Amino acid sequence: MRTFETVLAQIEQRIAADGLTVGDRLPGERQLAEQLRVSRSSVREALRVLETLGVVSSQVGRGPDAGAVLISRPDGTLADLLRLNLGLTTMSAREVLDTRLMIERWSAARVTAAPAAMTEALAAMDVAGSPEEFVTHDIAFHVALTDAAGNRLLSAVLRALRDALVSNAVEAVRRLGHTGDLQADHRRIHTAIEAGAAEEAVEAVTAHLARAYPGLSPSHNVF
Amino acid sequence: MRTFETVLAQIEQRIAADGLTVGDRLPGERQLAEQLRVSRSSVREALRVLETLGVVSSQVGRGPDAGAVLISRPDGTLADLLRLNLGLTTMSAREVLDTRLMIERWSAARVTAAPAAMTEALAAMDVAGSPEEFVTHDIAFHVALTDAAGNRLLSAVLRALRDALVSNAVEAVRRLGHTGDLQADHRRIHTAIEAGAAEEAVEAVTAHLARAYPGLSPSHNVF
DNA sequence: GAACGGTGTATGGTCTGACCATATTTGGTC
DNA sequence: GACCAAATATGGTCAGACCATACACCGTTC
Repeated sequence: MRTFETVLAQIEQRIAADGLTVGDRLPGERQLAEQLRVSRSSVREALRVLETLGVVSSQVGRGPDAGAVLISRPDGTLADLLRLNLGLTTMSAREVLDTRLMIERWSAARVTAAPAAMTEALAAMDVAGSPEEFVTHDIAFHVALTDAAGNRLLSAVLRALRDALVSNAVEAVRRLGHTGDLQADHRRIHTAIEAGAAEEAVEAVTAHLARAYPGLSPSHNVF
Repeated sequence: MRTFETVLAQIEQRIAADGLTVGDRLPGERQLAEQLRVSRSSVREALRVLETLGVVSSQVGRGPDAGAVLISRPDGTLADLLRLNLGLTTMSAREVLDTRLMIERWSAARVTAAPAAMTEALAAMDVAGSPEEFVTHDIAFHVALTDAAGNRLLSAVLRALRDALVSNAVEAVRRLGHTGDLQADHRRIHTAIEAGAAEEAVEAVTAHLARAYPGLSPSHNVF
């Protein structure tokens, strides 16, 4: 784990332990670095992440408002989702699968023409020279499908799950021993969408995810 | 504007200008710093932001996969992405409603006993002395339902939408002029869940959200 | 020629120490 | 008491160094 990630965790814990609320101020960068026994660079990288997550806002100067000010409690916000990009949260395969089924079935039912990114990813998987390369385009394929459905929030959620998608895809390729079945699934999804066959597209997505998450597949109908 | 922010803008422009796609690699930190005439620290802070946004992933080592690898095109500008992550103010009612329907219908279909928090919220709404108080417990009711379904990721998404839920609920109460219809919906949902009537619970949730988001309600079936 | 193994090297990760810009605090002056 | 200037604390930035890692390269061996 990189240093700034441990700093992130410590700051988070500190916020919870000290009961800091919106408007409160974090210790200065130098003080934080000394307390956590890390360099100021690492503290700054952590603060940049927190800033990106909308948790703190940095102010220069000297007054009581200077420093990293808490502008949002780190719990219960989109921060939870974005933190997934950094691998700070562990999600079960069950949770990831259910969420993917929900988002990707919904997307497949609504997208009526395959976006260019999806078609390109399909072709790239055909000529992938390694499992890693295949998986990269695999994820791109699914993200492109979701993006095409036009709900930015759902797209953001799927992107936030990227690490979980990658590790599962790598595991699936290793287990299957080849990528043929997965690619056949992709082609079926692509064809159905191009044909405007919503119901078939949804079924294809469902079958594909069932193959990618064996042992977990349930009926996913919500009436 | 801070240096790392200009670096962000330059990287964003470079991705667009060079037509970089998923899997492509950005120049190394040292090279980037030299090209942009900034320190490596500033480049690193920018990369940390991009990583948090899920745009790049850093890999150590020496191979062609080392360095900052593009894992997602920043569709739209980075500023848009940041805004999306911070405020959700750009989120349309349509996107929020679709996401809520997805999550809450799914939850309603799976929860077979109303959790205490849900029952308490229902009672609290009955005795609420102001629209604000009503809305607070209203949100708690929906969050409790989702929490009971046991998928932390979906719970996080709904919580992330909290601000949007509040503003919509306030608007709904103002428009209706009373809270009776909304509360009747809540009671119907609660009763169905207590009775283990999954199908009825899903239908009740759907009807409730249709009332809360008038003019937007579609059929939401995904086969 | 192919397979193996050690070394070189480029990369991200981290640290140190310094200086700058800014804004408040402090304290002296009128 | 009001005002102004110096001291100071803070974030922002930079330069340079070293480490760990993982591929690239090249010689050795079979």
